[in-house]
Amino acid sequence: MEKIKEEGIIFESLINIFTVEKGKLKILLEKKQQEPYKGYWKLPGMNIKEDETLEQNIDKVLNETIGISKIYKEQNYTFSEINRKPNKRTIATSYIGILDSNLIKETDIETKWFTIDEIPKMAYDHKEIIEKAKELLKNRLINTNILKNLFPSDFTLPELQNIFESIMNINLDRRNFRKKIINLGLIEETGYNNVGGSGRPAKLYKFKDDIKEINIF
Amino acid sequence: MEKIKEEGIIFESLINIFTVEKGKLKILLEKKQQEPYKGYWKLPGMNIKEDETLEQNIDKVLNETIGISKIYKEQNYTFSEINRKPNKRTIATSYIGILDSNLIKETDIETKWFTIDEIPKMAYDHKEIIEKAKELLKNRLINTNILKNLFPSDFTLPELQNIFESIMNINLDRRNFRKKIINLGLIEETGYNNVGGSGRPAKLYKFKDDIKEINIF
DNA sequence: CCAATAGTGTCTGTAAGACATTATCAC
DNA sequence: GTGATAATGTCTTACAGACACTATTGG
Repeated sequence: MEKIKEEGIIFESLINIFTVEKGKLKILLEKKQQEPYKGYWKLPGMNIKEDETLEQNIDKVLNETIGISKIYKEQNYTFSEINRKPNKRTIATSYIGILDSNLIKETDIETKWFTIDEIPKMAYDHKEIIEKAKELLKNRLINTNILKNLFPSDFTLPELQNIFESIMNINLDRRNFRKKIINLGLIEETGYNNVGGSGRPAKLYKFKDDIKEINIF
Repeated sequence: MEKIKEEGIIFESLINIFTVEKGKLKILLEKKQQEPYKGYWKLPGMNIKEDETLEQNIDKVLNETIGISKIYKEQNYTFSEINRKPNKRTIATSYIGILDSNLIKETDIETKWFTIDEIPKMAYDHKEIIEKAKELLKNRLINTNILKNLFPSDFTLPELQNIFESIMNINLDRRNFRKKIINLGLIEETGYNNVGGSGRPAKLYKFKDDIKEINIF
């Protein structure tokens, strides 16, 4: 006999892993190998065991998925819709994580980076969960610490501005944006220029090491 | 034989109910009638059943505790420390709620308003959960909608300023605060004055009905 | 009159926002 | 040279923040 919803409430964690590549905000998704939703994409995650906290569980997920768990992460929201998964009543707590995409390691899990505007068909309610994660990201952008995690390597000011605009969903004047960012004293020139694009090469910047918590918007 | 942690993971909701009375921020707590922590105070809450969402469960808690559930509420944070409750592994999702204290009705539950600076001995990790709720309140204060929920009745500007200062944990210049609040156009004079205190009577204000979402700090 | 509290205006500095031209590269 | 993109400075306006005195009430 098929067992339907007989296990009580199950509890799972999910993580939205963000990065910036080539001036684009991206999220790491995992391909679903099993029914239901086989072939769809999902957020990395796992059921919680009785002897672990959410944070410990998220670290396990990160290690299995990208081979590293010491990244910036933050709890986002707990989803409890009754039918968010078929058959099993499952409550999910989602996290966001932010890292330099160069840091991730190959694992057994099939994953892929998607730009935030090109999210594929998602399993369950994971699309909605990503939307909520984007909101948190937007709110956290007023805190510059998070920016540093998004841009660990060299970047150009136009790239930085693009990320701002895509996360905040606004358009900014180039001159005013530069003025503001530079006045804040958060970044410094590396002395090198960007190469390869057409047009005048952009200067490369990096975040200073000793950034304090500063509200920038 | 005593059963220890044999029920798997239990899931509960908790709510931080806030109000403002006489210019003081207060939270509603419930007296614990049973061991453990008998006689201590706790946040209103309840275990989640398999056929209800967190939001539905919170509404149940509100109805049982204060006889009203249609209030401003918002999910805050999910606590998953393994030993946060003795014997039962329990994960808790906390909410904040805000209302005019005049709206609450008498129920069977023994509750009491505590000013936020005079929190009594709390059961479990509820003290920590209140701290987290204060942080959310602080963050949400930049959105004026929440202010309206805190001040449904007439209030004076010094009272409003007191609440600001106690939630934000800062001190503000009286003149600058008035200027800012009045310039925002969120409130209007009722035409009446406060009575009863010593000194010059303060004008009474109320929030306008059509407040939009505006960031004020 | 005294104590207590509420109410008010000005000035200064800083930051936001609007705006157009010049610079450097690949081809 | 052309096309593409990056870099830059000025002016105006709005808001933040510092600051001291007057007004109204109860006793």
